[in-house]
Order: sequence, then C-alpha cells, then structure tokens
Amino acid sequence: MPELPEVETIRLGLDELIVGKTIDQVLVINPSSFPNKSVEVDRYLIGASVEKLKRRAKILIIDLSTEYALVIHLKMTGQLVYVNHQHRFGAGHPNDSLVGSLPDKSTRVILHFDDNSTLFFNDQRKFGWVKILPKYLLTDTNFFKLYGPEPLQKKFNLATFKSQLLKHSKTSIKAALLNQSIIAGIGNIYADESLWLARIHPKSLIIDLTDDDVARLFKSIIAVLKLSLQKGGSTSRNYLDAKGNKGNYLKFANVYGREGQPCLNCGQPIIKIRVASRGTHICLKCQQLK
DNA sequence: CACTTGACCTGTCCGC
DNA sequence: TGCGGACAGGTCAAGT
Repeated sequence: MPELPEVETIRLGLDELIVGKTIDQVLVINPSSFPNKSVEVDRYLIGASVEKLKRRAKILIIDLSTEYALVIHLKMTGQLVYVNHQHRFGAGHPNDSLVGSLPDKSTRVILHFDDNSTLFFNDQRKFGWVKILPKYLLTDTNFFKLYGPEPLQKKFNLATFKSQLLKHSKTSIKAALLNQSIIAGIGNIYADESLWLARIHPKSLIIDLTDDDVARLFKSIIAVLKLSLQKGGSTSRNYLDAKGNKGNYLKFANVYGREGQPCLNCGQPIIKIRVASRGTHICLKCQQLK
C-alpha cells in the first residue's frame, strides 16, 4: 500500500496526535508483525514516551525518549490508526466509528498510551512489520544504506536523478522507479502517474531515454508526489491515515485505476499491461515506446 | 554481474 | 451460490 505520500501523511497525523505520550502497554497479536519483540524489549518500550516522528523512503520511524525507536514498514496493507477513547472528532469524522470497531481481525500490534489512547497497527496481508532498533543505527550509512535519495528533499536535483538512473541503464524505467536504491518512496501508483505525465513508456530502457525525457520525468515525479501529499495520499483499497481518513489523490489520477477510460490528454482509452511484473497503466498514444 | 521472477499472506472480484 | 484463478499499494531471496 503506502508509498511516500501515504507514509508522510501518516507521519504528519501522528506528529499531531502522539508526540509526548507515554507507552504503558504493547500487545503483539501476530508475532511475525513484530519480529524482534521479546519480554526483554518491553523494558525499552514501557514508560518510554514519543519524541519525534520521522520518515525515510516508505518507512516510518517513531523516535522514543530512550535510545530506541520503533521502525515500521506498512508494505501493501498496513495501517497505523490512532484512537483516543476520551476524544471524539465529531461531525461524522471517520475516526469516531473506529472507536468501537478497533481492534479488528487484521489488528497485529497495539500500542497503548497512559492517557488511555491507542495506536493500532493493522495489516490484512501480514507483510508489514514493526521493529524496535537503537536510534544510532537508523542512518543512511547503516540501516538505510540501500536507499536512494528522497525525491522531495531540496538537495535532490536533476543531476542526482540522472546519475542514479545511469547506474542501471539496461533496465526499464518503471523497474528503476520502483527500485528504492535508485530513488526512495515511489511505488506502483506514482510510477505510473509520473511516467504518464512525462509521456514516457514504462518499458523504455534507461539507456534509450533522452536528457529531455529524464528532465520531464524528474519534474513529473516531484509534481505527482506533491499533489498526492496535498490530497492526503491514495486510497485504492485499505489505506487510512492516522485519524482514519482515506486519501483523495485517486480522484486526480490520470492513469492509475483508469483502464478503459479516456486519456485525459488525448482521449484514447487507457490500457493496462504488465511491466516489471506489476500492473501498469498507460496511454499508448501519449507514451510511445522508443 | 545485472536483471527478473516467485514467494510471502489475506481478501476480493470475475468468469464459468 | 460455489469454485478456481488472477490480482492487489512492497520487498526479498532465488532464479536466469
């Protein structure tokens, strides 16, 4: 599920909701969802408070007041939803209905705070995970050493993007965008959206792209990610933010989920093909293979 | 070596 | 209505 805009939306929500709160209970309902949890690590968690929320690529980091952090990957269907039993958002806010419905059968880990509020880690497909790790390991030279640049950071520029792509010149551009070591945070939805906006066929080999193609793609990636972040991410099936809201980006999507519908640039029907063994949405007229 | 494919899981949808 | 198969936002290990 969550790609960069979704994880960032969750991070912003949790930043409002849980900073300063103290953990008083951790329940692991599905042990493989928290692979390094043990009785001993309870003492690093219980009594610790939440210091800061961070994100690197699609990974969320909850820095605690101790030497440790909770590191979370939501993979395809993970959710982190906060519920405060003393607080209602009101006016039909989706969070209010979660008060009674969580935990549910996809709840894998529960973090409980001493103000009686709760953070639920739900994950239908069980691919996601929570780990506790010492903060000092969570750097780009250690835990994140296989991750490429963050596309929304100021220091990410066209020259960096181009040199990252050229490390893998014989692969398709779509596979490259999905490769977290080339550029961090892009997944299937935003790969398709960025390639459509840049008018590039996803099967194009990197070596065949012109400088102009790469420049358009660079701009398109940033535009697409920023728009999605502004819309609170994409909800295709499962995604919810920390308050239980769905994302609104897919209403603005140009190709993802629009197979059979007219291309918003030329009117030809969008088709769905397979590239890098992922479902891939394109307009054949606007995105011609080189 | 660089690159691609299956496997991990659960649930849903579509065609017969 | 039931059943099998394909597919779903991600990432690895294992294959070519």
